[in-house]
Amino acid sequence: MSDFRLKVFYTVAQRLSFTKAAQELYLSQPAVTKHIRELEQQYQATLIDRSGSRVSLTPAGRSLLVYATRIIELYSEAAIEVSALQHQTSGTLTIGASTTFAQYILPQMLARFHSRYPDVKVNVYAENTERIEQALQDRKIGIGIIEGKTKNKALRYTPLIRDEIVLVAATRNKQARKGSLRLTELPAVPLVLREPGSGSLEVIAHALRKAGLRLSQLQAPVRMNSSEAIKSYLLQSDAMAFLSIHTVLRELERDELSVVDVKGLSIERQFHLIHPHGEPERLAGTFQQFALSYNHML
Amino acid sequence: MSDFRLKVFYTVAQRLSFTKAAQELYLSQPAVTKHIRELEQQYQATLIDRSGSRVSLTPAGRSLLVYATRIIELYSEAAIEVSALQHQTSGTLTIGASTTFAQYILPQMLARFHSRYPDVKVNVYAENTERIEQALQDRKIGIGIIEGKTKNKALRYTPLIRDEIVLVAATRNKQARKGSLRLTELPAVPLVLREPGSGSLEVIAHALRKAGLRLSQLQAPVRMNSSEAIKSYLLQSDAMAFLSIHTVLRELERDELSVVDVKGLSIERQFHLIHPHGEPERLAGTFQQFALSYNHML
DNA sequence: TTGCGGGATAATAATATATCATGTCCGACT
DNA sequence: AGTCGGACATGATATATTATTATCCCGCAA
Repeated sequence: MSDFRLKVFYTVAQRLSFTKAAQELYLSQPAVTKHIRELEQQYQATLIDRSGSRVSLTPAGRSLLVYATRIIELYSEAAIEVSALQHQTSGTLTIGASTTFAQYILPQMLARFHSRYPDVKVNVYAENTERIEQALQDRKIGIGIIEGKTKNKALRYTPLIRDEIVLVAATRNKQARKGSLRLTELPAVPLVLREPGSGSLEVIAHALRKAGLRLSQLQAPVRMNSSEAIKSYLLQSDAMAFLSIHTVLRELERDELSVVDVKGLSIERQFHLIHPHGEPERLAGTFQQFALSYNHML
Repeated sequence: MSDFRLKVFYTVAQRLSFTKAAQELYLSQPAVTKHIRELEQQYQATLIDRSGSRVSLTPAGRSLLVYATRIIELYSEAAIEVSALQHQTSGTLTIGASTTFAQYILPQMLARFHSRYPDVKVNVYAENTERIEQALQDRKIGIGIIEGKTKNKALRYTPLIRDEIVLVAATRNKQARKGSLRLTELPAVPLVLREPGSGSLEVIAHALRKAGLRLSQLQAPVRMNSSEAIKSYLLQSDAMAFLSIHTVLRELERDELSVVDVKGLSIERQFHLIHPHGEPERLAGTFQQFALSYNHML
């Protein structure tokens, strides 16, 4: 038997990449390699073929994946079931969330949450990180979800999901057609950036600095303070923008916007659940359990 | 998630005893306590009520048990399925087994094995430990199952199942009716023992010695070299005998024989799978996988 | 009230699992 | 072909988890 190992295997099987799986699981790549190797030893079978440049499942791997999937589902169901027995399942919960999360991810999450706990009323309080932390300490909200991670000692941070910030452009943009861009070409591109002081902008600046570029070297003719506004602008121009992948999922699907890969640049951050130390409020605990197992539901 | 922990929980739930579960899992009792405590922490729920002198499942525990059972089944099925893909599933396997095992446990095991691998023919070679080890080294047999554990360095020993040797008597025996016996009363009881030199007798002698009794202090008017013979004798007399619990399961069910508990005396040994070092023969590997997961099937 | 079976607790030892730094291999691109 | 970059493997080492041993404590039965 082996539980976390199965989850690792499952993730690798989904992403067909050891490195991607490692990121998703907040692990190093060698750790993933090791888990897979030990699973293979346990089952005396090669589960994943990594002889070529792409990894793929062997027959034994495909067979195990069926079981792994079901087992992981059951773990998740068990957690919800037991939690439902324990926690209060009616009342009102106020969730504080950062704008991006509140607009693009939380809605679907709440839809599922509601079907599971129909008697819980939820208020959403969309604000910036600082205000959410304050509200949490004042007990104005039961739980918070923020981008990045500050180190407020009165609060506990639990990684929830990974957010990736990508460079996007209107699909008809010729450079977008190419699909990728060198880092050195970036200063030539007109960009729409968020307003100074925004958390997103800081993450972007930090990642650029690590790659050897200053924000001041970039062309930023326009600054806007809302993702929706930026997207509209892009559709009307040849500019590009750095946006959370979650904010552009719909436009990517409709093929209105496209992701432009920048070689050597990767901008990531995580959404964290935050809650005060000690026992969580009951409804907050229920929601936390739910949110953490939400990943498993895909 | 948590895999081994679920197995621990499952075992405790079955036996309704931390200590018994620990023995079955080859763990110490504190380890079991710890696992349960951490599961409870994880699910934020009390799973097992151990306030009184008996332990029992809480509602949350009962709910989790349903999932745990299914998950454990799936692990077991996955192992068999993957193993079936890998290993050869036709041919002939010769299994060497000690008499008790070959007579009382192996048959049901082989029945299941056959339904899973219909194309494998199995020969059973019932002998004593020494001969089985020799045959294994000579490659006359593919895998062996013995009582106890010698320290032959050319072979690897894997614990398979626990065997308990209990004192039994005919149910109509008045002392059997009482259900238990003090250690000091034992010398007054007429016993039927196995012949000198038998492995079972040595285990019994060793356990008695640890409890402060010599074999020579006991009344052993009759010695016999077969469990079946001893059982027949018991039914005709007031004598008692030390026999493996596995050899008397049927008689206990029919209420012909009864177990007499001897306070302060517990005689245990384990059946071990033995195989040569290095890669096992393919069919031997298949059988080994199967045998080890056989426990989980109950 | 005393002893005993059985679970809890604490200190410590053994194992398992992580990371970091680095190596190797495959395929893409000049 | 030669070189580069992306991606998995490997080995040394640090950390975390899980085990054991020894001991305590509690409820129950004699």
